[in-house]
Amino acid sequence: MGINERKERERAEMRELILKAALELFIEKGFENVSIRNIADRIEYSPTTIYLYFKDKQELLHQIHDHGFSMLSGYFVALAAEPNPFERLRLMGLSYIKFATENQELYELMFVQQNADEYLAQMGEDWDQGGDAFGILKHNVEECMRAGQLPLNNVEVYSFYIWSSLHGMIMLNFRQRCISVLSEEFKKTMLIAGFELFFNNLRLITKP
Amino acid sequence: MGINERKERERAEMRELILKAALELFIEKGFENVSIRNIADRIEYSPTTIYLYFKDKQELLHQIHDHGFSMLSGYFVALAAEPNPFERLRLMGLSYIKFATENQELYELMFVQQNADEYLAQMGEDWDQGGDAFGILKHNVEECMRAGQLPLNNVEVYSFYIWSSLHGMIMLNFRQRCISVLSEEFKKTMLIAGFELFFNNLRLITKP
DNA sequence: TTTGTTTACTTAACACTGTTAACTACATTT
DNA sequence: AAATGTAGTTAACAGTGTTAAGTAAACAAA
Repeated sequence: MGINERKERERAEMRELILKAALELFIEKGFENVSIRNIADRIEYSPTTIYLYFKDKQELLHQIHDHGFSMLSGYFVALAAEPNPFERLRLMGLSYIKFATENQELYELMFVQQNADEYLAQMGEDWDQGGDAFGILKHNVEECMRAGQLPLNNVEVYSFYIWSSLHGMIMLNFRQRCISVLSEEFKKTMLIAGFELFFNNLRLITKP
Repeated sequence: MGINERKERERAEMRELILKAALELFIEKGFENVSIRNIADRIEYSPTTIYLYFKDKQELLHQIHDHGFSMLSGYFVALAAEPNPFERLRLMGLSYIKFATENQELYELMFVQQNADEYLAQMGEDWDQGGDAFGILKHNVEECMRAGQLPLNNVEVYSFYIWSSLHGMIMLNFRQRCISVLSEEFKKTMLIAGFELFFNNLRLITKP
C-alpha cells in the first residue's frame, strides 16, 4: 500500500516547490516586499493553497532562515583542511564575508529580519544550525588560544567579539550610511580593508 | 499683516505634532508596524491630512532619521571635556552603546531601516548629520594616532573598523541570534564584555 | 456686507496586504 | 455505486499606503 507514501512524497514536493519560489522572491525583492499572492502566482496556485502547507508567512521565513544556516555551514567545510588554527580562523572570516556578499538578501533574512526572533526563542535548544556555525568559530578560537596564536581569554567573549566585528562591517557596508562620509574609493574596498586591519590587529595582540 | 506668519507658524506646529506622534509610535511599535491611520488616530485628524504635510510615509522616516542623528550628537558633547584622546575615544564608544541601548528603535531606524538608503543617496553632500558624528570619530582617531595611542594608519579605515565593531556587537545583541548559542549569564553582559575586550585590544596593539 | 477664492481638512475609493470560512471537484475507501 | 476524505478553489474580512473629489471655514475683494 504505497499510496500513503506517494501522498507524503507529493506533499513534500509541494512544500519544496513553494519554498523554492519563496526563496527566489525573497532574495529578489526582500521579505517585506513579497506577498503570498506573489508566491502563489509564481507557482500557479491559488494563494490559499500555501496555507495548506505553511502556517503563515513567518513559517516560510523560518524555513528559509534555516536553509541559510545550512548554506553558511557549506562555506565552512573546506576550512577543515587548513592545519594552522589562526590561518583557519582568518579563512573562516573571509568565507563569512564571501557568504554575506554573495547572498546579501539571505544574510539579512538570517541576521537582520526581526520576525525570526520569536521563532528562535520558541525553538530554543532545538535550533542548532546557528549553534553549529558558532560552535566552529568557538572551536577555532579555542585552538588558537591553545596554540598561543590568541591571548588566553574567555572563548565565548572572544568569539562574540570576532563575529561582531565582521557582522558590523558587513552591515555598514550593506546599508551605505556613508555615502557622503566615506571617500568614494574606500567604499568598494572597505570590507576587505577593515577585515585585514582586524586580523592584523589580532596578530599584533599576541605577538608581543 | 502678520497673518501669513501665523499661518506659517501653525503649519510648522502641525508638522511638529505629526512628527511627535510618528516618532512615539515608531519607537513603540517599529516603523513597519505603524500605519498612517495609527498616526492620524493619535493626533485626532484624518489620515489624509498627514499627506498635506508630508509627501509619504518615507518622508516621516527621513525626518525622524535626522532627528536621531541630532540626538546621537547630543550624547557626544560631554566628551570634549576629556583631554586624553584615547580615553575620549573610549568614552565615545561607551556613549554610542548607551545611545543605542537607550533608544533601540531609533537606532534601528537610523542604521538598519533599508528605506533610508535612497533618501541619503539623494541628499548626498547635503546630509551632514551622519558626517558630523563620523567626523568626531575620525578626529578622535587621528588625535590618538598623533599621541602615539593608536598605530599610525589610515584614519578612515581605522574609524570604520572601530565603528563596525561596536555596531556589530549592538546589532547581535538586539537580535538575539544567540539564545541557545550563548550562555545565559553572558547574554546580559555581552555588550560591555565585548566592548572592554575591544578597547583593551586596541591598547595592546600600540603598547609593544 | 456680500461676494468670490483660497485653504484646511474630510469622505470615499483604489489597489494592495495576510489570513480565514465556505465551497467544489476529484481520489480513495467502503 | 455510494460514502468519505481531501487538495484546491473562490469570496470575503479587516487592514495597508495613497489619491481624487468634495465640504466647510477663513480670507480677500467688491
